[in-house]
Amino acid sequence: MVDNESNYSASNYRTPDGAPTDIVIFTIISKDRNTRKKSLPTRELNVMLIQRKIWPYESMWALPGGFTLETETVYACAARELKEETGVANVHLEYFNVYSELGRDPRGWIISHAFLALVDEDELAHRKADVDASDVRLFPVHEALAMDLAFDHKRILEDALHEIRKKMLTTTIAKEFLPEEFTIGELYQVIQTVVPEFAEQNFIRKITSTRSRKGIIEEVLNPDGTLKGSNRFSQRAAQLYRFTEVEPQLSIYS
Amino acid sequence: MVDNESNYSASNYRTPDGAPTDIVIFTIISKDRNTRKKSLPTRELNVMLIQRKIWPYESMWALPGGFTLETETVYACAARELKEETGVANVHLEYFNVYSELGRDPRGWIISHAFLALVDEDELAHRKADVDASDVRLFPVHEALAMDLAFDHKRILEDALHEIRKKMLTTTIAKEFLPEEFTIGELYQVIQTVVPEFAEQNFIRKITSTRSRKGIIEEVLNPDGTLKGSNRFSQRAAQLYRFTEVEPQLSIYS
DNA sequence: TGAATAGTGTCTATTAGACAATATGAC
DNA sequence: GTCATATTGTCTAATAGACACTATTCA
Repeated sequence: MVDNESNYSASNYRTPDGAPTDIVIFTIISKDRNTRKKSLPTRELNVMLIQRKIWPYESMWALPGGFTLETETVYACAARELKEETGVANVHLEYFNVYSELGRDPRGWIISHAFLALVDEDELAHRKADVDASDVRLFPVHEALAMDLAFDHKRILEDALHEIRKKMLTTTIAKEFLPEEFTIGELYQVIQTVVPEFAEQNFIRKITSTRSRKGIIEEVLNPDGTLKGSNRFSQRAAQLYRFTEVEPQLSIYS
Repeated sequence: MVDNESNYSASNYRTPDGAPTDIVIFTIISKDRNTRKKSLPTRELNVMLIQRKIWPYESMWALPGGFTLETETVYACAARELKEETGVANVHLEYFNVYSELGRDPRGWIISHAFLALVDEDELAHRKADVDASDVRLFPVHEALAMDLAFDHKRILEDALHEIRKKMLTTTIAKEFLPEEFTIGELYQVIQTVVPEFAEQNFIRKITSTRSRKGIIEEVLNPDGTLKGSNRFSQRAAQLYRFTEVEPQLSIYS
């Protein structure tokens, strides 16, 4: 450590024993419903947990993460741990809070940085080969919340859930859980999966034809210029949409 | 440091040299306009800076802050430094980001936690007695942004400004810059001071009588039940309002 | 009387909100 | 013909957006 001034006060004090990251990885798992006709799948919000092998909290389930190295930023650490522990790369990864309560980690004075990762379930499909599946698992969020997690990870998970719910309604992060091209029905389902109380009778009209929201998503066209549809979830083909670059600005005053 | 397991990996690595906090303290300064009749003041968003006395960045202006102690959370550290360095207590104080870029601090591997403090100018009035005014000063935000600040504090200030602008429009933080009871004109001015591009022709009607926003503020009544007005800024008395507990929920989808 | 802010009237276009109705196409 | 989703019609009430207008008070 550089310390070429006698009055540099921090050098007289204890320094932290580590600045790890904890990563709350959310994904939405779809299951076919086995109806007689084509239908939308059921969707469920899941969170990835890892079973600890060592002290402290040995054998308990915890959020993935690890200690930041002196050669990287906390964001780089989160990205590295995400790749190492779950095999996932190039996904939405976002810092959301710090946890520094005294005694939160029996290993010492450890200030943890919590990240939110949003992963499409297809990304996790190839993952399975990379990583031993026995100690890394997806849990439905309501199950994870009922578990006894290591450290203060239950609190972190609760905070992450609150954050993702807010962002689902105020930003376009829904796109992280959807393919490039999707139907209005899929988008609606994704929103409802994260925010169960969301309901909007005339959803399709609001999202496609009110002036203030127009531009968030746009219709996908075929090469020949006609509207592109999909009949993956229905007999009648549904219009496909994609998100644009537009990020809507919200205000309580206008 | 507790380390009773040989395979506790962090113990093999270097640990951070400190986890300080940096506090971006915003206030709005009002100045009377000296018009012939009563009038609204001009308002300007200011930020509090402190002139460094020691290495590194000696004599440069910087954000107030300091190192977190092992006996406190980062939030407690920010609150303590705020009190110690500026004499301000019991104000809105909110965590907003972490800064961990390599080489951001010549003293070593130092991960900083940035807070946003919102202070009413009246709070700062009594402060002046407590603290030596020569090395703690308020700067108009546009001036501060043009200065050469210590560390990465310019970047932190820019991020803080972005954050406060977003929150001004999406939450009720305007109340931090207003007295308990205020007029619509004052509220409108506060919003415009932080977000200059804000303009809303029928502001009074929207904020007081549209269903979705009704409840954010409420009229103040006199003890006898009549509407309470104020003629501090105008000949014609203006209705006084106060913020309620209601926090509006925004959504891009409805 | 006019400066300076406070607040209302009025008109049109757009949006919200609630339901009903129709469209599509494979099984 | 039926199922399951997709999409449009229709009606009323509420809100947006733009401007003009009136109200208040006191120096």
